[in-house]
Amino acid sequence: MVRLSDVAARAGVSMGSASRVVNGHPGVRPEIRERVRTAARELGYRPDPLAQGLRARRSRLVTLVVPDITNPFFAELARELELDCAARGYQLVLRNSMESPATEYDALLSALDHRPSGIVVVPTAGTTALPATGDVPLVVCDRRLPGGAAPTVVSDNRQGASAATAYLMGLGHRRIACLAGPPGVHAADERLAGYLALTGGTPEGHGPVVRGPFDYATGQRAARELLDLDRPPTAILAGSDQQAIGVLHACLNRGLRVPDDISVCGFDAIALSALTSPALTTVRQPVRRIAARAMEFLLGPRPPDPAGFPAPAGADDCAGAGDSVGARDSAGARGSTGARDSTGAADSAGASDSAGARDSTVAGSSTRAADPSAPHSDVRNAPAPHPAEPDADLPHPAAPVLVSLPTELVVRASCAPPPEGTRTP
Amino acid sequence: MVRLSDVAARAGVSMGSASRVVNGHPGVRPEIRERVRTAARELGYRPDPLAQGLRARRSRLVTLVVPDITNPFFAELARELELDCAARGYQLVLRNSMESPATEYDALLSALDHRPSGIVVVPTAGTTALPATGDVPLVVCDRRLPGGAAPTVVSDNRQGASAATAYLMGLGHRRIACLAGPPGVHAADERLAGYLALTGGTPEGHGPVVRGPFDYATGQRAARELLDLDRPPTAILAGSDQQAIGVLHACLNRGLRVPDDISVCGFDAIALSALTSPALTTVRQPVRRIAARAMEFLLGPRPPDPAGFPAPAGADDCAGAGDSVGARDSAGARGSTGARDSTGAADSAGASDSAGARDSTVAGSSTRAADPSAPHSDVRNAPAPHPAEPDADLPHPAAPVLVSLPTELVVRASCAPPPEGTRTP
DNA sequence: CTGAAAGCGCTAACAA
DNA sequence: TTGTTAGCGCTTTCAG
Repeated sequence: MVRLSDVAARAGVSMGSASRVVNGHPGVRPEIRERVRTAARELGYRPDPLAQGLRARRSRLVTLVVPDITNPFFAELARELELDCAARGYQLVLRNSMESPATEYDALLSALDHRPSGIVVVPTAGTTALPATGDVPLVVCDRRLPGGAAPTVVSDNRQGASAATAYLMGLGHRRIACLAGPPGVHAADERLAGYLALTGGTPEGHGPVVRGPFDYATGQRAARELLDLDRPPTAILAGSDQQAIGVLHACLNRGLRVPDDISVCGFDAIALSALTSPALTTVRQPVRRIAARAMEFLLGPRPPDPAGFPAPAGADDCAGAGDSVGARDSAGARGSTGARDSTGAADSAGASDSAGARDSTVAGSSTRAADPSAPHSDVRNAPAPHPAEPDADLPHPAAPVLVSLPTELVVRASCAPPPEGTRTP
Repeated sequence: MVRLSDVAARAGVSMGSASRVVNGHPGVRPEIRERVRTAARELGYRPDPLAQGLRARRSRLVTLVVPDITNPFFAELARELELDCAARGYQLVLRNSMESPATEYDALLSALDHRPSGIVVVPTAGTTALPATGDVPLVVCDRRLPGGAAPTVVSDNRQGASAATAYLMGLGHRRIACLAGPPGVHAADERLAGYLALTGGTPEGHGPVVRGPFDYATGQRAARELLDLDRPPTAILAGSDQQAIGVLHACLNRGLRVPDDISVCGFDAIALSALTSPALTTVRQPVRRIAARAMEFLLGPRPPDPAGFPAPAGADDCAGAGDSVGARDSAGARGSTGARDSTGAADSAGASDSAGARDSTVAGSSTRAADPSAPHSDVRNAPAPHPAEPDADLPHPAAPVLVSLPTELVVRASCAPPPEGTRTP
């Protein structure tokens, strides 16, 4: 193993200088800089993250806690987060809470032991509070905590469900059932709310509502239940694609044709949803952007790729252009104040949201300065971040950020107008 | 943050003693032991894994590199590995190679920087060699590397495919198509071999063979292709459940009934396979045991759960009792020699295999002593592992272990006898 | 602008 | 049996 001292020796300089060069600190004579770089290259020097971590009291780890990685939506989220981490030189630690608040809590605690650079958590249904993270930034994804106690990135579930409902109603459906996720899970509640918002005011009132876990089996069970009703619905709005696929199969098993006899709509737009038959009409969650936003929150804006690959165009979720948020956009208000890194983000409450963040690092917008030690960022022009304004030292003045990303209705083949004779009862 | 020195101070002992107690080293006066424990508890002491890692030149991390966590099979594998890690006090680092050998290589390199306790890798199709891991144990899972250059845990893909083929043939099928995974992926090749072994000798010869990625889309595409043949097959044996589901949908879309018109068989038994309609007949890979075996190889036998939960009965893959291996079982031959931890395992070549490993830690069977620093294992009776026999110092004398776990045919509803008139051409 | 030195928190020798 | 001490590899004052 080659240590920094080896590099320093070979370059004929002190460890201090070697370290400064390797970390791209300014104020090193170009000649020295060059010698160190050469030595490092020749020796194949790789800094030891453990030692760096011990010193910096921070490891280059980002911990993700999900209920169950086996859920395709979480798998996609994990993948995006991991890819983002990798691009930044971080590693993603994966933990499954198995929907158990206690397990989740333990996972968080032991994650904290490793002093990660950040934590992303998709809380269980039963989670009421998270352990104190000290100075480790944490962001809640996909679901929301009661009280919004932590910075959160979600998609606009209510809007998504409303869009789907509206679409179904536009098709002529009047008896739309809603299969919603488990009570207490914010995403589930929101989707239900989005559905109720449109159907509740209807002359017929809203259709039957069933709730249960976001899984396949629940979809099957619920569909059977719904189909056994006196006047079965002509459309079922599911709370997840997994549920929807369960519903689909249950309907098919009953000999119903989808969408001719009954329409089914999912939520999430997982990869599989495009490949069922019929392909599932569903609501796309912008997983990529959720992941990007979460990472951005934890680690600051993603540095431009060193090698200079001009961002592989073709992200699949660039549909909705601007993010929709229930708060003012305060992108500019941050950078210049050099907000300190603490669990809460920048300053006042509300969501900060710079649209099109993925395109590239927004020019003037400086970072959250969460972790100023970019890996090998020899290149970086790091202008020695100004120490934070004193006011940033307040004990996390309850400034929970909430970013709510717009979803997108993906119209495929599983929905159609209701069969004749069911339009009006 | 509370350090060991704090604990020591409070207990009125030296750091050395405190350390010894915390790490369960023998030879500490009970009274001291008690005082330290109390102090630690009262202070809520948690050792700093970074510092431990720096010292021990080993972090409590296990890195998993998979092609794509979005693949349900890998997600299941990841979950099992993670759960196992968690139970041992380790953390699982997740990396996606995206089927790119270069990405995989980088992932491995940066993983190595963190000095993980072990590495599990599911190699890409293009992987020919892995970087040297130094003294970090590495195990290949699910797929095999050409040349079997590394210790490997796989399921017996050939046997599984043969079982499925035999089943189909027994049903009366004579024109069985095989949709196999990508060439170069060992699991794919093996499954194909298992199929050919039975159909090749048949009077009709084997049916059409198509190859492609293990994904849904490939299933659809291939099915269409197969169905367009002059004499389409009466059964399709897919290389994965994802493919099979694609096949299923393609068939359904063509108006074919499954299994009445055509039979479809999958491979893997992912959760979803039970929930399609018809439910998929498939070959179960013992994911749990694969994961358990891999972890066991890396970290040694899993210590009995401290709290004493008597192992939540009901593992879903306890079907085949003994593992089938192409080598002698040398379980006893290991422990007593106190094999050193190096990339290669115990001693001579061949697979070592102690059946029923999950039941509990086999009594007398001592560990590989890979990482003698069990977490807080105050309890452990660690008999100061004898220094390895000198012969263990040989430069990894090409002793690749290969464990091949039996699969199990899961008969569900997607296969039936061929339609009348197709039995004999 | 560069070098020397002090630790980060912990464990393992080595002494006592 | 217990205490003392020397680092693990790195970054960062602090002098020069």
